[in-house]
Amino acid sequence: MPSRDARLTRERIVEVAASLADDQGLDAVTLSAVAARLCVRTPSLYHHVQGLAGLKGALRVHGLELLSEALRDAASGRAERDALEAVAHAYLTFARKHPGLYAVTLAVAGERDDERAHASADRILATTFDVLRGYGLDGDDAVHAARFVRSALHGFAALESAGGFELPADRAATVDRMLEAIDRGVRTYVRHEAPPVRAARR
Amino acid sequence: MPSRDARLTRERIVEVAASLADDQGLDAVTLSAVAARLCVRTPSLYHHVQGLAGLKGALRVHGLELLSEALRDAASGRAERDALEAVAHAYLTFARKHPGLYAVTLAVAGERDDERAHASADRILATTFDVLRGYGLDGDDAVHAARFVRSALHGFAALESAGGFELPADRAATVDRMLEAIDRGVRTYVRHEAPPVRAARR
DNA sequence: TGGCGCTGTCTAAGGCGATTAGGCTATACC
DNA sequence: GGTATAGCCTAATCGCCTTAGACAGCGCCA
Repeated sequence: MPSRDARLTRERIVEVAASLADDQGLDAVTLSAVAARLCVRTPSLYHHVQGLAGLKGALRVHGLELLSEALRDAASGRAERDALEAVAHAYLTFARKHPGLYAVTLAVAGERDDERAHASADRILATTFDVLRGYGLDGDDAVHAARFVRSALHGFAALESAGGFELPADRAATVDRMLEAIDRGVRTYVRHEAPPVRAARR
Repeated sequence: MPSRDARLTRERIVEVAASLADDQGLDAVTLSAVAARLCVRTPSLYHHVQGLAGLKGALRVHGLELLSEALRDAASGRAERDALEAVAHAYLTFARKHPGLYAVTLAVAGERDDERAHASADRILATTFDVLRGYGLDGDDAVHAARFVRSALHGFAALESAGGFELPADRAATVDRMLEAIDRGVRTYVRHEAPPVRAARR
């Protein structure tokens, strides 16, 4: 839906790029395609965005801001399993509604890491730690637990998005039971003074 | 390391593409680059591979075969937590040693899904189910558990590869404790006749 | 033994996307 | 009213993918 009258803006460019990414995949985000949707010639974008890399970077920032806000909102006012479930559902919902934006969020942070991106990433981490604090976790325990939770959520989102999970089992049930398992798992992280002594295996 | 004398072969092409993917990332896998490494002109590749898409597909098959074999070897002769840990370590080791191959493994399966790819994917699933059977899981319970395990492993591998986990906490410890949590979590999947009755929350 | 065809490489050429250089217009400001 | 500047444009280059078609070496068959 190209609109030709409104002036070209960095915000409009990012917006178009985001919808393109979500509708047709991150690889469909091309300067040509974005320019076409804005009824503009490709080189015109260079006055607002630093090439394709710059656009992807802006997209990453945008995605991280949306995601971090969604997670913070989900966590606010809840605790423990309640908070865990709310955050997890918010996370998965975001990944489903914005597959392109979500994908670009994890793409390698370019050299010149935007500080806004860093701030959002920190906010996501902070929200995670808030939730884990409800479980009585802090310090290294919280870091390990956060990695575990994030791994499970990202893994699920990525596999689902990639078309894994072909077997005819209810995906919502998978999520419910995974959250049950994560909830229990996280509880085992509390006060784990020293890592369990297991002989280095391999 | 270009070698000019040996004849061009589909195998050699895939081999070069694989090392390129692992060394410089999946995006570095370009017909030009592969051809250059083989001291050959780009169009010559078309007699062995169906364009870039075909090469990526072949790469995917290759990766899936390596991964499925590694997992099967790791699982053989072990059971329960022992098997879980061996398979998990094999999975993460593969992802670390072959980041490009691992990444292409999850890329969207092209239209014409190669049956060799399907066979390998089935073998991975079978290995996973073998491990879970040691926990007394089958049917939907096993499917849900398999998705959980795979999500956690893939998520960890992907986040690690993307440069997440910046905090200075030992990653090996993260894996150990995650496996502990997964082990406990998986045990809760046994004989889960009906999903836990939880009011639809959101 | 000599020709024929197949296989596999090459050159030539077209297309698309990114990027840079530089021109042109309209608006805003003096 | 004149000028500077912002912002869009055209023109042109480069790299990569892809297709078409020329050409050479090899084996096979008569």
